[in-house]
Amino acid sequence: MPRDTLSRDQIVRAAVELLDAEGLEGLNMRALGKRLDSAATAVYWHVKNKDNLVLLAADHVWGELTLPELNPADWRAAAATMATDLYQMFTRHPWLVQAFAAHVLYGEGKSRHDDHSLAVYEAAGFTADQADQAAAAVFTYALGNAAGAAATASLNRKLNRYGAAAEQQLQDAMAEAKAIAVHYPRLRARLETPAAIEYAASPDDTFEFGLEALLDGLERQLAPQPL
Amino acid sequence: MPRDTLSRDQIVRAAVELLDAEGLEGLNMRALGKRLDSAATAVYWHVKNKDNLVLLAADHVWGELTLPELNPADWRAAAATMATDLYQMFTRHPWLVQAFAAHVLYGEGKSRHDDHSLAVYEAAGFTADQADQAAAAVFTYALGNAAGAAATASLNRKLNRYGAAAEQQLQDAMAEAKAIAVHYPRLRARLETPAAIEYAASPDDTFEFGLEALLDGLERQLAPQPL
DNA sequence: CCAGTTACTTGAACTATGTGCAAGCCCTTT
DNA sequence: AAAGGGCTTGCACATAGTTCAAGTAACTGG
Repeated sequence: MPRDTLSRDQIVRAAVELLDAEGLEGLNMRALGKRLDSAATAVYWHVKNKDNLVLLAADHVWGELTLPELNPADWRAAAATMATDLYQMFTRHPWLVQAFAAHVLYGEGKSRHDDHSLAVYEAAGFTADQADQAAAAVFTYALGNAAGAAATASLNRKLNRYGAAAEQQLQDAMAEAKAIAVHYPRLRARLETPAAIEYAASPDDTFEFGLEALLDGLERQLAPQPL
Repeated sequence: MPRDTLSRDQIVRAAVELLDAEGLEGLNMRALGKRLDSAATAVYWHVKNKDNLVLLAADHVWGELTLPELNPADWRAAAATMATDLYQMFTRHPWLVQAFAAHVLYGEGKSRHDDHSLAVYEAAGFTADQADQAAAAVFTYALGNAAGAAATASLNRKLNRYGAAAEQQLQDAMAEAKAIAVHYPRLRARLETPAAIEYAASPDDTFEFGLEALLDGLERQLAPQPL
């Protein structure tokens, strides 16, 4: 009977469990060690460090996705499925998102921006609901892209920092860097209402609404070209 | 001559400077203290804690935005401007994004997903470039929405955690919670190419492309309704 | 079956960082 | 001048990431 030894996979799974259960903050090496019935530092033989562990956990979770078949005749279906799957994956593992989102962005400036954004869409003729959703979609998109750029910038910063250092380090930095953060509202108001607890209930339709819009827009870009 | 004392605003500015210069990780109370020529702990008289400081810094940065005038005849212009401003604000202050994005999501699973996503769009007839952008847009959108949902979930978790506790705490939690993270690629490949350093160069056109698509889609939703 | 080697674990300890606290300084008010 | 409050400071503690030397268990060749 072989000695009861840790495995990298076992560690990653435990990390994901801890992350799912406790969130990003709940993951610390000592707690992880406890969950694995081992010393906290035992993990370091299998994993470089905590950041790397989180990265491994994230990658592990990405494995949950099943990719739809290619179907040129109905690319929207595939695109929508993939988008939805992604969405659900993140919903299942909030920390995957939270790994980049440990803090909050709900200040006065944000509210002001949201209010104005809403006003813009309402003035355009959107219904209150539509305006709400449109605002959320555009905000999300902007934030998402900004996050992409920031992630790239962060990557470049790392590259520059390691400057003329060995290519090895550059490889590591490349494989390691990049990330993004996005927050968006739709619910900004009624902070004082206890009903706020219900907010999580139905963001799904917003997701679909914006997704369709995006797909509509993309389809329009596609149209001019022959099949 | 009044004693040379700290002010909350001064602290927030210093924090933003530190964040802009060093990123989220570069901000720690002792460094902040040094920059302010004071003891690290002096800050605590003006600010509750570090998380709160980051929140204040974020809110401060939101103040940079100027909101466009309402113009129902050309709501797209306003929407586009706001989105672009947002985008640029985040670009100026990567940490604002990084505040939620400290880690990386660039593993095998992610690459696999990206590859497939690209394939879907290319099979649909998009050019390689268009497919790249379409994939990035949809991914960003999905991620952004997921982040929104996760943030809401996080908020609710806090609310539940504080359970039957005083409304005071609930207020605090409400005002404190919510966040999101998004990462998306477009550049996934060529990690080994040193040219990767150039990647940050032109994500702007991707931003505009997706933005227009989104706006197209939204406009289409708008059309059916009378002015 | 023994000796050495390798794989893996452990506990102590170092470091960095957020933060509480008691003491004190400086300015204002009376 | 005495008193008090606003603000700062240094000390100190707790937590968490990580290193390291030492130990233990399995495996390997002889």
